[in-house]
Amino acid sequence: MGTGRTGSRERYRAQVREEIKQHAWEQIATAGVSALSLNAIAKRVGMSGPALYWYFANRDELITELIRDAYHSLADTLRERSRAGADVAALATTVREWALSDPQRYFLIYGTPVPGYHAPDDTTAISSEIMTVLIEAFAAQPPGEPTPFDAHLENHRDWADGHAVPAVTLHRALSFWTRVHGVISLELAGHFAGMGFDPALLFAEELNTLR
Amino acid sequence: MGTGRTGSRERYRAQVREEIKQHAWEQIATAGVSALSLNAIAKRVGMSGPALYWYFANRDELITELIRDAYHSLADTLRERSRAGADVAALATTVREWALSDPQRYFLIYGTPVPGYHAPDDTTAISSEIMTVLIEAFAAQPPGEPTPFDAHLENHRDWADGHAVPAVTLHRALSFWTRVHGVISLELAGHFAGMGFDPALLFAEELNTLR
DNA sequence: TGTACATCAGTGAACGCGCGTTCACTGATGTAC
DNA sequence: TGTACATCAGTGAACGCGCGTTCACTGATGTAC
Repeated sequence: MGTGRTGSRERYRAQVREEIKQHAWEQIATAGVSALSLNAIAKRVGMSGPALYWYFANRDELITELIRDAYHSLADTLRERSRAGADVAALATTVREWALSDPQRYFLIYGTPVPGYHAPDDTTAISSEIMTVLIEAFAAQPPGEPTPFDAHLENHRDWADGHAVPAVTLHRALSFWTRVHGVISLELAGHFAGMGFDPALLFAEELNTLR
Repeated sequence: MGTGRTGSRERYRAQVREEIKQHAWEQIATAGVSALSLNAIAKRVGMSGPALYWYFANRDELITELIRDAYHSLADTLRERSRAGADVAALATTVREWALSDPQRYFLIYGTPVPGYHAPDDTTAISSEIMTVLIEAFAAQPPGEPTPFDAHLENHRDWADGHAVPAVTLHRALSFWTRVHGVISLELAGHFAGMGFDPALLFAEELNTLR
């Protein structure tokens, strides 16, 4: 089993964990997260069901890990594009393409919540990382006239702690976020089916009118 | 069993069907649709599991019926408020309150789609009824300058068959729809949790800037 | 009004199934001396 | 370099469970004559 150097077992573990998660994603893409079965995954990976318990404590821990990975994937993608100089419109497109590339991964985060299930704490940290990217992207834009909602936001901006930006900017980031999800969630759930227009154009227009 | 008049059996059937569906909704609200169990419902209703098969052919038919009812509920609510003279903002609030009153019912329609499941055909009819209400609500507003997307819509407006309105109006109805769902779906899925601001104000603002 | 009969509504037992998870056990791997 | 031993990774059998669904059967209900 490898070279015998310290950590070869750890590398093997990480490798198998990754393989398990990959097959889990395939199963989720095919039948949704509610149909995710440990035994089915094990069979695909080529081991017995109980062997999975060497890598994940139970089904919930596996799903939690997948949720974490999905969050990280989106946050990393956005941060990367932001560093590469992407503007607001480009960030929106990035989110949409990320969602289209694996709809069930998108829905695992932003879809129907399972009553009673509580997402792991660190996901909220990743969420605010995402908001940070958005706030910074809007920080460059001129403030404009504040609305009543901006005044309200001024009193409820704890979630944007370290950001020295006017409430108008926070408002824009929030509007950006809701508009992005409005189009994407309806599109991915098939509610534009049969209408014929191009969702990408509606999407672009929704974010154009935001500036 | 009642008077013996023609139809008493039918009335009884309808009554029991309704009771079954009511308990199904309670179960969905508690644990989500994926946890919906015929046996559990039967126990609550006070009959054996197999007895349910007198009222629904199988689990799928029951769920399909629930989806249909949810669509009808939203469409009826909107149509009613529209007839009562509600303007666009009032219609938006109506949708939001309808969603908040039973989040899992909202998600049954607009939440994560189950791969492979196909909604019954008549739900698309109800969908376009909803769009009709929205289009009519916007028809009164002055057209304004058409955008590139409006030009695109002009070539893809079959879904708005009977409506003699400019593409700008269709565009507004679509934007209304996506913005409504953007805020509501994030709110109901708990993604504003801990942020502190009032989602109702963000919601109102998103629809204010639409006019 | 009384009776015969078809239909409807329900029960309980049973089916096969796949699930998550535990357990005892085996063999391979890496490490310490 | 060789050996002893702890740890790791895996198997197969078994657990209890709840699920959707079928079946044969019973009794109640409504209807036709």
